[in-house]
Amino acid sequence: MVADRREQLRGRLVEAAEAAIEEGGLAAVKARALAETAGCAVGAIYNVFPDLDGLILAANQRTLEALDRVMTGAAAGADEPAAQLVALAEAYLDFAVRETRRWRALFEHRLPEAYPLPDWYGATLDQVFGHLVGPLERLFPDRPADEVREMAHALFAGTHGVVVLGLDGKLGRVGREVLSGRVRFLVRAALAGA
Amino acid sequence: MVADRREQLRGRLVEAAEAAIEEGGLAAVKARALAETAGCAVGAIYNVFPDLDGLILAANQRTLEALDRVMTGAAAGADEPAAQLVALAEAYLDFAVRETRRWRALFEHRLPEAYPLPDWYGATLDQVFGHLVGPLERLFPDRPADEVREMAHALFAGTHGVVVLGLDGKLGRVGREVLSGRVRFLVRAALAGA
DNA sequence: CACTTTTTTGAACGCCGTTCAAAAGGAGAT
DNA sequence: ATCTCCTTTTGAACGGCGTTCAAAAAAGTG
Repeated sequence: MVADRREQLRGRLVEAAEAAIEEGGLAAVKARALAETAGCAVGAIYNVFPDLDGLILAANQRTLEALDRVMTGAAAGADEPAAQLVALAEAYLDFAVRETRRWRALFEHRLPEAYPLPDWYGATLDQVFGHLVGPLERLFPDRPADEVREMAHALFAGTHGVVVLGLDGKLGRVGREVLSGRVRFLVRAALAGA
Repeated sequence: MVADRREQLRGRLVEAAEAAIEEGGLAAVKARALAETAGCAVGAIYNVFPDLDGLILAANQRTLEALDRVMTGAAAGADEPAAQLVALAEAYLDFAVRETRRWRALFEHRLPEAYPLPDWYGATLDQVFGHLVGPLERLFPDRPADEVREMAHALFAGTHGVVVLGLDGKLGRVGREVLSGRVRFLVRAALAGA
């Protein structure tokens, strides 16, 4: 098959990009280095991706899928909805701590103004985020669906904020336990107060 | 005075950087363009700043000071501690919406691994963040100081998360009022549940 | 085999941050 | 005014980046 070789090259390039990110962050994703790792010419990258942004997007997609698996596991680990939500938030923190550079690349990567986010990317993000909706619906069965969705957004984003500022260390460098505490507080308190 | 000319050049360069950021984001901060705007040679930048990162840091510092002024005003606008905290969170959102590119530059700018955050930078950040501590102490007068500080961190970071994900639009593009709603929910609920 | 089409290649281009030898600009002495 | 010494400013040059595209290699076809 002709498209097979193309697909194989795509795969090797995405792997190379992932490796580069794990090694030195987004800044380490460089055309010439990737080509060498993947065993092709620099120009070949542009045969199978529109540009490096497209390649990074593909690598980020794999990160999102990994995150999704982790979140799926976390939700299954608890029974009570509230405990599930706490577990999900902690799973998110865990993932960010364990895979810091890959996780960072998700948000560090700003694509050009006009670059359209691919559908499959947004879809995976929705899937990750969607893990919160089920437990929230069970916790607040008589609230309208859109209100529950807004709560899910707020909880997810809030957790994300704690993790972002915590790992960036921009407002004080702290350990994993402290972040865990903040995340638990935020989720528990928000649920109790809602 | 000899140092005067240096200081003037520094000022013009920071202004040029701010203008560039407002115009096209961090990516638009380019040595040659800045030199032209500030009326100096490219090399002159490196006489008054260690590198472009240092210059960006100076520009970000000014953004932080602007943010601090906004937060100071917000805290003064309400009486009740809880209302103050909500106002602070909304002021943060407001600032990010109004000055999106300057605000983005604060977090988008990742300095090299070994680059030390200047003291004055961290100090200003602490100051911004510190606005939350007062109201929280009045709300929870019998909790230990470090617990209050942790709550402040969690609230600030949570708000930040809602704003970041909201303005990035990575998980669904939404309007300002929706974000406002999320922020209010998060702060109010967290306070009520704490 | 020759001929056409497709795929792959890597030198070349333009732009980037950064450097540093050389030019320009004072300050003081003659 | 001229020469000297030191400081400041300059911008061409360097290495590295993403990206392109004419040419070479490979694959397909009769």
